[in-house]
Amino acid sequence: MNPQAIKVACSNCNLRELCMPMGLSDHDLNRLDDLVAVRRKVKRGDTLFTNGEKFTSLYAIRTGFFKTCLATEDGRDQVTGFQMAGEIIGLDGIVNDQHSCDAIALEDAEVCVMPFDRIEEISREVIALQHHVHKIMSREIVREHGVMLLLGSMRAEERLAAFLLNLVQRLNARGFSQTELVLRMTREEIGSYLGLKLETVSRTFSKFVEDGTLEVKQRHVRILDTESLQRLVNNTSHCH
Amino acid sequence: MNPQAIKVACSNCNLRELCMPMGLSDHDLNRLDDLVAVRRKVKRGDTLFTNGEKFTSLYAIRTGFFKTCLATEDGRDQVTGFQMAGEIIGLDGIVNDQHSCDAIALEDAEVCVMPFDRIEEISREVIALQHHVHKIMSREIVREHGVMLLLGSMRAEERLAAFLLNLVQRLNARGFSQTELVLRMTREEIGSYLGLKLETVSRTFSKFVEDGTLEVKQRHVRILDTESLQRLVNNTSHCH
DNA sequence: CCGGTTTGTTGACTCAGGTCAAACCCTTTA
DNA sequence: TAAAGGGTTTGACCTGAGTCAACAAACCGG
Repeated sequence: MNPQAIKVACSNCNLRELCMPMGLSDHDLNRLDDLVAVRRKVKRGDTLFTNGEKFTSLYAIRTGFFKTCLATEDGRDQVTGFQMAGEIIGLDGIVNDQHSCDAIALEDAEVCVMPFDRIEEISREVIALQHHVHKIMSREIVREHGVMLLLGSMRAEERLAAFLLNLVQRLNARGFSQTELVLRMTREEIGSYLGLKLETVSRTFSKFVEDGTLEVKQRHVRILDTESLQRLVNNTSHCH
Repeated sequence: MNPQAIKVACSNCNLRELCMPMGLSDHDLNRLDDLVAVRRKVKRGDTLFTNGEKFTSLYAIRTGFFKTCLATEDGRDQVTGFQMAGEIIGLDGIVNDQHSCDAIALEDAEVCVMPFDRIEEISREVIALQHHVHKIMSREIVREHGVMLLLGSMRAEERLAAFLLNLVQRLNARGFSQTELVLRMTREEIGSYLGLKLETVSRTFSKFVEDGTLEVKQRHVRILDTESLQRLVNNTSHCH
């Protein structure tokens, strides 16, 4: 809704080690500079795209934080993921030429708009890009497998532990602390993602604080005992 | 392990309306005949590929029925999907050049082995194939969103209803009955997929029988009241 | 046809997480 | 400074699904 006519170039983007250009040679990288049509700013709370909207582009997140969620008419609501800088959003739209979920900014954000027909065009010529696109989609499939494992077989504590470890790991790859993070989402959104009610999320945070595993002040979380979270996820005590 | 040296051709495969060639023109279709290197038979209970195995190919299921599952060292186990004729399996392997789950035949099966480098090569030239590959991957992502919704927000009855409706719908697309099906998997496998214990699956089947929604004799299921299943999934009574 | 194994059903009991309700905290706006 | 309104925490209670156990039915190889 708010396209900015700035000239943008992947080749000197500070996210190029994480984002679309990852692993491309300098030569191929220059080809990518035609990829991003435009950048777009999205205010906190606004949607980048919504369920049913025509699919035209993938989006690379430059700054900010998104959630994607599935809302059915009958009132079910499921957060299917949280996305941060350098991640690609919109893959759900390819199959039916329309988006099948909503993407909502959890803080003011800016994305690079990459028209999908251009992606396809360039990736016919730049093998590394073709390969990269396939990997991005495959990565999303594998990520979702992990979420299915979480939702299908973990208890509340294990789910929250897995969630926090995943977040810090991704934040760490972006140069942030391994042990400290600010949650961009509400307890309810965490709960929706993890298949729990917000009260359970809150209680589980409290339990981790009691155990000395976390320090929590509102959305500010400090991990005191990563090992302990890891042990929960790896289910070391799964005995009998 | 058991490659058959039959000459195979997508262009006259009876699954071409469902499988890889879907929507391709006759001309493009001929290009696909180089795609399938070989066919491979997989006996019931055997694996098509396993977690950690090097990724080389995608597989199109010609006959038979598979499950894919994630098994972690610590004893967790999650069925991530059930696949039938015409469906493509192995997408999880692309991202890290190795498979990240096991694919196990639930009945004697035959698959078309499609070396992935050849898929990439041909799809650089055949735009319709490139597009189709993207759609297949996107479809898998969207399917998994649906499973996340199921696992994250449905109760046992709703999950089983959604599962059965999904199965008959896919079987129907292959020319089978809308109302009758033979389950290829155990209650435990259904439970794993749905995030339930096998006893709960069994009890829920029994409840549906009591309600007059289903007839169940072992793995043979007849749906007497599709509407009722639909209503459960659509959550018509989700009130307040 | 038999004995063993795998799969499925059912019952009794338990408990993790859901529900409902109250209170609190922090931010925003007037 | 106060009032309003999200968002969060905590308590008390409830329930749907898990657990454990016994048994029945189907399947399988010899």
